[in-house]
Formats: sequence, structure tokens, C-alpha cells
Amino acid sequence: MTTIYDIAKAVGVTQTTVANALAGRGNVSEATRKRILQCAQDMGYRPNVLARGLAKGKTSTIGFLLPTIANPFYPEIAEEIERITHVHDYQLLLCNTHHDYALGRQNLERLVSRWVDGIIVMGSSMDLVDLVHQFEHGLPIVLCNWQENEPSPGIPQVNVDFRLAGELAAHHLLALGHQKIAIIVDEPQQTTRFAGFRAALLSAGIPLQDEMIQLGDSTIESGHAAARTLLTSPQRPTAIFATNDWMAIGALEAAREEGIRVPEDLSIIGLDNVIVGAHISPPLTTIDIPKHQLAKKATELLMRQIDGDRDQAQSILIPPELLIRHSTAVPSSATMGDAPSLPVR
Amino acid sequence: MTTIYDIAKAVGVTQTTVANALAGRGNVSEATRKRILQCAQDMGYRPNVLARGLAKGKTSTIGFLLPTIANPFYPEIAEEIERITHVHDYQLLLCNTHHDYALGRQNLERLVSRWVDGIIVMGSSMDLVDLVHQFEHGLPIVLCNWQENEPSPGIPQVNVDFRLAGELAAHHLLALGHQKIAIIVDEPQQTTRFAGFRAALLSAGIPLQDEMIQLGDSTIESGHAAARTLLTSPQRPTAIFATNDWMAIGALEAAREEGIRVPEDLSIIGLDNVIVGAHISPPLTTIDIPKHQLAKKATELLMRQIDGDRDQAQSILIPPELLIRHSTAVPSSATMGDAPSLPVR
DNA sequence: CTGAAAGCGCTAACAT
DNA sequence: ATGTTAGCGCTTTCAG
Repeated sequence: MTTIYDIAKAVGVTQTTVANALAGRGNVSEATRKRILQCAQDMGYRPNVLARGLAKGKTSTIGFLLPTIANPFYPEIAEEIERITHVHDYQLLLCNTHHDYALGRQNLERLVSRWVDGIIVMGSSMDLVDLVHQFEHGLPIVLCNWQENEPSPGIPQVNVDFRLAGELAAHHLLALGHQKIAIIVDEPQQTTRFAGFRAALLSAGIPLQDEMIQLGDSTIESGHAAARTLLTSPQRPTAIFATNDWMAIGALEAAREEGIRVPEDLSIIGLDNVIVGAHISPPLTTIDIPKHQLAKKATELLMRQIDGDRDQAQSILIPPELLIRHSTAVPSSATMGDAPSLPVR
Repeated sequence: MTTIYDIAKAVGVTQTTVANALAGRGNVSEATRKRILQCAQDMGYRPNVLARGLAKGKTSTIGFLLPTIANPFYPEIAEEIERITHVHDYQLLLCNTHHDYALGRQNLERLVSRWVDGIIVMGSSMDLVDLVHQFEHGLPIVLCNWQENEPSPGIPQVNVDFRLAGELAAHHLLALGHQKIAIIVDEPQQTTRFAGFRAALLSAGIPLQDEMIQLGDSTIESGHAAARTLLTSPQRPTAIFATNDWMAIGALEAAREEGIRVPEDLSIIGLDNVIVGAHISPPLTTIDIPKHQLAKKATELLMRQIDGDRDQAQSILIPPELLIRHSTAVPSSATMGDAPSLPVR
């Protein structure tokens, strides 16, 4: 590896001059600058960011903690954050925690050891306690999509209004005329969307029955298993809200296996708006999470913190939107004469 | 940030002793070791990996370049590589190149600047020329799933036998009795699987027609568009091989839109065996790529290189496997009496 | 068993 | 406009 010292020697000047020339500081004569740049090029010089980080106490690196890139919801956000951070000349360090708090802490410590300038953490990826600890020690942190209403002691965050998300799902199903409604939820991670859903049903006079609540862990398989339980019970629901698309896809699969048609005999609505959801059969009705906006705001908040703008405990809330496709419809068993018609976009 | 010097001061010894104690070298008395470890714990000491990397000339970091984590094929591999590297106490640096060679080079240079100990590069993510350059300068590199038969001048690689993959797809469709067969391929990235497919058809006496070849770019949308073209042509095929699952899902969607039943009126076979493919309707027949094996071998090869085992230009070839699900079947228009029956697993 | 000192490649005052 | 110097936190000889 060639260093600035090598260049200095070759050109016949000192380190400082090379450093200045390379950094584009004005105090170098045009002639020597040219020679230096040329030489750097020839020798294939690459600055050593370790040395720079050590000297400056800043690494231009930010960490990004998420549960798993296996659920395509996260890659959509991760790629956007990567894009933005690159524009600002930061390098992104991606870490999967696999919903494992121990792994989350380990990853966090790795990042701290690397002197990252800040981190963005997605909900369900780790224990808030560990984060608070680092935050109080001065590490810039932004909570993104933090599940759900956990108190965040002064840590800036950008969130989706999950309560509203749950309400939107409920209202959609209610508007279609459903009465026997079930939910598949990843508890306690996704408790707010659950609460919103439940409250909306309740205020419509259709309280959610206990046996209509099934737990999942956000994977396709868990959605599949939960739906299976729901669909083989005597009290079979006519509509299911899966609190993420991945589980909704599993539910879709279970319905198919049971010979239950979607949306004719069963409506399924997800949450996330994962790209593939639009391309399967039937195209999945879902609650859209504005992922790019989430990524953008989170990165902005972090950059601001890194630039010294601490302690203005920002908390941004982004509204989700109902996205009607074809996995939801008026219940076929709707005997009531005033069944509302199905709006489709 | 507390440093070993802080600890030294607190305990009343010198840096060296602290370093030795922390590194677990034997030359420290049990008494002082205990005090040091205790103190480190109390002060929340975290080693600075930048400083360590600088001093040792080794960063325990490896880079991983891939096209995009938006296609779930890659996350499945990435997570496995991350897992293995963590076991070996390496940190993984993930970089998306978005199939953009300029971005790929930029990412590569970033990694080099970070003094990564080595990199793993997945096919279609960047220009081989840039890699060769770094490799010749001594950077350990492993090519993983490198598309397809590009010459790799001495760089170790682990590949899937894509030619066989193409043949397997062809043989499956032929065995079912298909005659009007089409392909959707991401050229020139996926040329080997294409070649295998084409050759197998040819030797069965059913050469692939030019109008039965459509190009895609590995996205769902491109598969969708390509299939649409195929399915609306007068010479509509009875079977389509999409060279990756993502495009196959797009093709499935196109068929649905055209009112063409799969697999009754149209067989579709993909390649990758992406998890979600098993859970959609109909479950996708595909060629399985042993991703974990790929990840494992690639990491092994890299570790070996890092440990000094250069220049044994290894090249590992892993065989793919046919995975029959429900998107392929005997063509309904099969008027021949000896249509083979459909094996399903 | 413990300490002193040099050095990794770079930045950042402070000279000249 | 260029040079000198110290220092970032750690590892690594080499001495005591």
C-alpha cells in the first residue's frame, strides 16, 4: 500500500504538502499539486481510512441495525439508506440481529469498537436498554420504525403511525361488511398496530374474539401456521389481518391448502407493502409503509445529530396508507342486503 | 472512550501490561490480570479496532459485493456468509452495486481504503477487470456464483454449474412433453444457463426459436413484460424457463393477466429457489441453487487465502438440483398418446 | 513478570 | 508555500 509518505518521497516534498494537495486545501502551488496528484494516481494511492479515522476521531461510517434482510421489507429501506449515506460520503455498516437481543448487543458493540459516527436502528432488532446506554455515552442514534410505543428516552426517532395502520386495516374490513374478523400478530413487537386494529373493531361494535387472535413471528411459515389454526377452527373467520405482508403470504398459502378462495371466501390484508405482494395471486391488499420517506428522515435525523445538533429529541411520525388490491372483498356469506360494494384501485 | 492507557493509569501499571492482560497473553500475574480485567469492565472499555487494524495491518473485516439485496436470492447467501464470518471473528461489509459497474468500482475502492482483509464478490455485481487489478496487488478475493463462464485469471471461485442448471430445466420440460418452449433470460449475465438449456433442447430435436427468446434484467417487472410479449404472440409457448425466480414470478403474473392457467395451459420454471417461491400460487417449480453451500465454500476459500494460502487457484463447482413443485405440468394441448406423467414431490 | 519505545498512516496545529 | 512535530489507540519488539 502506498502512503502519503511514499508520494512525498517520490515527488520530493513533505507529507504535509501531499496531504494538503490531496485534501484540496489551497496552500499548495499549482505546480507541485499537479505533480503530487499525478504521482498519487500513478502509484495507485488510496487513503487509509483507518488512519484517518484514528487521527480525526471520526470515521465517516454509520451502522445500521435491522432484524433480517431475509424479509424484503428491510432491504427496501436498507438500500435507500445506503444510497443516501453514500451521497454524504458515509459508509454503511449493515448488521442483521435476527431478532436476537444478544446478537443485537454484540453487533452494537462491534459498531462502537469501530468508532462509527452514529447508528440507525430498526424496530424489533434489539434491546432498547443497550441503545440508551450508548446514547447517553454520546453515540448519535436514531430509532427507525421502532416497535411500537416503547418509551424512547430522548433518542430521536422516525416512526410510522402504526396505530393508524391498524385502524385502516380494520376500517377496510368493516367497510366491506366483515363480522368474523381475525388477526395474526407478532407480539409483543407489533402491539400498536394490534391495538389500533382492536380498538377500531370495538368501536364498530365488533369486538375481537380471543380465539380470533393468533401469534406469529413475522415469517411466512408462522403466518401459514397461524392461518391454518384459524381456518380449521369451527368459528372460521371471513377476514384476516396479518400484521406484516410476509405472514399474509403465509396465510394466503394456508387458505389455498384448505380450499378456501381468496377473496371470495376469505379476505386477507397485510401490512408493509412489500414489492412482491403486488405480483402474487391474488395481489395482496395491504397497508403501505412509506419506506423511502422513513429512510430519508432517519438518515437526516442522524446526520443532524452527527453534526452536533444533539438533544433536540425529535420524533417524526409518518402516516401509512391503505392499498387495496385483490385479496380483500365483500364476504360471500354476506346475507345482509346492504353489503357495501368493493372499491378497487 | 476509555483506552488501555486509561486503564493502565487507573490500575497503576503500564499500557503493555494492560494490553497483555486483555489479549490473554500468559505473561501477566493472576493478581494484576484480575484487577485489569475488572477495571476494563468497570470503565466500559471497548478496544478500538481502527487502532488495532492500523497497528497490525489486519482489520478482521471482509467485504461482500453483490448486485442487490432487493432480490431475495442474495440475502439468503449474505446472511449465511455474515454468520460464518462472525464465527471467525470477522466483520462483514455489505455493498450493493445495483448491477452498476461504476458503483461497483467505487465500492471496491472504499473497501480497499478500509483495508479489508479480503472480499467475496457475487456475479453480475461488477467488472472483473477491477477485481483482477486488486487481486494482483495482493488482495484476497473469491468469486462467488460468478456469471457465467467468464475467464477468471487465477482468482479462486466457487460456482454453480449453470450449464447443468439450464439442462435440468430443459429436460424437465421435455420430459413433460412440451414442444413450444420459451426462455426469459438476463443476457449476457446468465449466458451459461441459457447455453445449457438451448443445447439440451437442440439435442432433443426441438431447437429454441428466436422468437421464443426474451430478454429480462432479473427483476419481477422485466419477467412480467417478457412473458407478456411471449404470451400475446401468435406462436404462444406452452412452457417458459425464466432464468431466475424473480422473473418467473413476473411471468406467472403475466399469465394470470392473460387468463392463461398455470400449469394447465402454461408451465413455468424458474431458477434460484427463492424461499417465497414455495409459498405462492402455484408453488414455483425451480432449479435449486445450494446457497448455503455456496456461502460456506466461498468463505472457506477466502479465509484460506487470508491465511496466506495464495495462488492455489481453486475453482469449485456445485451442482444445482431440479425442484418440482406445481407450476409445471404436462401440456394440456398434448395430443400425443404417450405424454409422460408428471412426477411431483 | 513488567516497562520503555517505536511505529502503523494520517491529521492538525505550529513553525518557517 | 512548505516543513516540523505531536498525537490518535493499539501492537510489538526489546530491555529490565
